[in-house]
Amino acid sequence: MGLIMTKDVRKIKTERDIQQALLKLLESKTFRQITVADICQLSLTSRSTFYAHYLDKYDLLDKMVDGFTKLFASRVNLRFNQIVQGEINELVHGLLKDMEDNRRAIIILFTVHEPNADLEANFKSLLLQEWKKFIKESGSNMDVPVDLMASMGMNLQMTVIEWALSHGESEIDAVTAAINAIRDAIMVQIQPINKKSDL
Amino acid sequence: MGLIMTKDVRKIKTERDIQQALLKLLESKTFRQITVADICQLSLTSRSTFYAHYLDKYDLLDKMVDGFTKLFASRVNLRFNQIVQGEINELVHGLLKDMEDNRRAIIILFTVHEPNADLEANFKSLLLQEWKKFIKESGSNMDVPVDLMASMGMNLQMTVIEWALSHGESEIDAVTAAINAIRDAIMVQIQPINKKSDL
DNA sequence: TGAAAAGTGTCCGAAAACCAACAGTAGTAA
DNA sequence: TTACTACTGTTGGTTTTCGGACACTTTTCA
Repeated sequence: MGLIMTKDVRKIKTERDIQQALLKLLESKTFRQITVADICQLSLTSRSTFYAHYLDKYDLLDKMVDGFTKLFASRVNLRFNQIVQGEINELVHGLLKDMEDNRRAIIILFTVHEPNADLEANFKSLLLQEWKKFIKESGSNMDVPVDLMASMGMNLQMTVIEWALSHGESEIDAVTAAINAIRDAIMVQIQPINKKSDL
Repeated sequence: MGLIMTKDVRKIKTERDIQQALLKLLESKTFRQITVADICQLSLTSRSTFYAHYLDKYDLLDKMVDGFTKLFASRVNLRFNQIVQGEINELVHGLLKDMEDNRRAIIILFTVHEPNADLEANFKSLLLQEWKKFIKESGSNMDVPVDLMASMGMNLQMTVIEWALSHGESEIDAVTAAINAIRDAIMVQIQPINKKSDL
């Protein structure tokens, strides 16, 4: 297959326009209420072109969610280590850099929950996996269920991420202390018994 | 020829993209520094397509300036009467409504001064004409030159317009008094001698 | 000054997008 | 039920855009 499979610019533009249109429409309608015709009208593309790119509106949503999921997945490990080590500033900074131009898109897609296209659920699932792995590796003699603590950690991290995406980097200082306090509380539960006595 | 000569959507999109690209580039470069290649790169259009729409970058600028000039010209008379009668709020409100989506574009184009494409100069010229006509019609026995007073009036009005375009409607109240005071001072000079005694 | 680099404007075959029309499928209201 | 309206996917002929090459001019800088 082609090593360099460059897409025609027209395809890129068309897909960009269609995706932007969907996001725009999601600001005022639910995904179910949006029709292919709506998307085409707003993006100034013909319906035949739409169907040349996507099977239907669900396929469009799938591909968008997949794209952001892959982008996030490629860095979960890094982001995870950052929250575990209390590097909240680095976490937020790196996250916002990765998502730079896509913040708005991700925030909007977080509100859509379709069976096979749920960005928020995908993010949570990826994080949960990391937390489970981490807990199993580090904590040997745990007195609380792994699933519970993984869920706690995941939700803390997810909250930080969603807050960062909608508020940006400027207000970070105001919340790092609170986040770290909660993080510590979670970490104590996860550490093996013998390490607890260190505190 | 076709009575209804509807343009292909692709043409509309291409021209929109090219024009947006030029405006964007004007935020960081002068018009002279901008190349056709720059515009094409930013707008994701091929150079051959650019030349299918415009003769060169000057033609592009001309067409944009012409468009806004025509839009403004279709209302000068109305806007003129508004300032003469001291209806500053109506002037600003109507102006902003007409220019709604084009404020940014107009503000940017006001900074470009090319021999055959100077939006600011066009606006001024249209206003000056109105003021001259007005003064000649109303004032019979003037003791100051028509050109001077027309220029004064035009500059006052132009200042209001530029201020409104960049500041919007919200801050209007803070300046109407000042504008009206200056307007009155100009109007007094324009009125025939016998009317001056009314004050 | 002279050679390299960057920009201009034009051309053409191939690819993509357009439009309009089509049959088919809900959902809705008389 | 029927008839109406709105939306879905698909098709084929037409128009536009693309990409890359071309000859040419202008700018850069060693």
